[in-house]
Amino acid sequence: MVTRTRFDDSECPVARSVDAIGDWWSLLIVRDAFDGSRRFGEFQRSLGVAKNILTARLRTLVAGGVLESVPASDGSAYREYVLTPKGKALFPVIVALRQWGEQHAFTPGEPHSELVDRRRERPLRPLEVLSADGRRVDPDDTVVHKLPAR
Amino acid sequence: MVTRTRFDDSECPVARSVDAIGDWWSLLIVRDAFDGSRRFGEFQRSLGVAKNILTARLRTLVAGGVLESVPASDGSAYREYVLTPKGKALFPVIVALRQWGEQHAFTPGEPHSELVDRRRERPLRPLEVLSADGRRVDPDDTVVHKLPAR
DNA sequence: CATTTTGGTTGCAACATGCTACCAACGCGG
DNA sequence: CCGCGTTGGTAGCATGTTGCAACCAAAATG
Repeated sequence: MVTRTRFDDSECPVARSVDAIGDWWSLLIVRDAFDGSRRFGEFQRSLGVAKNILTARLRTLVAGGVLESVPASDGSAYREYVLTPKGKALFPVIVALRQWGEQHAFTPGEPHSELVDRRRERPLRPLEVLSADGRRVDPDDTVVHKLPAR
Repeated sequence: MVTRTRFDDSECPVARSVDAIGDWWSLLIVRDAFDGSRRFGEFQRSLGVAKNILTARLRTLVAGGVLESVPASDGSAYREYVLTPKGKALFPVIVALRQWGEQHAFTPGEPHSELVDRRRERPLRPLEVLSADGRRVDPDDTVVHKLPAR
């Protein structure tokens, strides 16, 4: 069969993450969830995604434990989609993508939305990759250890 | 026409990043590049991706300035694909996905590959999202500022 | 040279995406 | 409790994209 390749059995955590999130739409749904969207219609208007796609993505995100479907907070009979702890743990991923985009996907001076901390209203500090003992490391300072199956 | 939706004009840097990278294969190609892969065949064997897909992805990554095609380092007439500075800047994205995958996409004790710093052979410190003044922030402490077009 | 390796291209079938139309349940004013 | 707009979907179709396998030319190798 010619199904899209899955990585859910890969030993590489990057590949598994990629597989768990599903596709780019899913990531943008998660982004919107961080930004406060909860209702089907909110995601749909914000993303401009087709409703059948959104339905499918919300379902897989819920199935994957990234989102959770809960009763609407306004007391209506509708449901809302909120991030689980597992979903909230994607925060550094979103921040990393955001910072990369700001640096490399906009022409200088081109306006873009900005993520700021609520207290001071100032942009976040760029993410730093640190070794266990706190030194900054860049790609060349690292190596992947492939664990043998136990 | 029914083309896949593009985000290259979005004002959100997350969406632009998503668009610039292209798809999950591209991200895994970048991961392999961080891990030392340079040649077409290396990527192909490592990923198990179809060659026509790999060809297309390498082309768009080069066109997007993430990879660069350079003469082979062993003096042969073939070419190699190496990360540009823009590509290397994706390091925190890969690390964030890797750490999320380690935490949330493996059952406890299940073996997985590991990214360690070369000097001490120890895993990296988990990424922390920090405010400008150095406080740790979590999603609820942040808000997205949508800039008006200037 | 002859053969293998490398780095692709081409064609096809199946699957995923996007669009539009449709629809049922909910909510709200009267 | 009735009519009507809103919300949250489903269904069907056209087209785009993915994956596979076959093929191929240039470069390496012996």
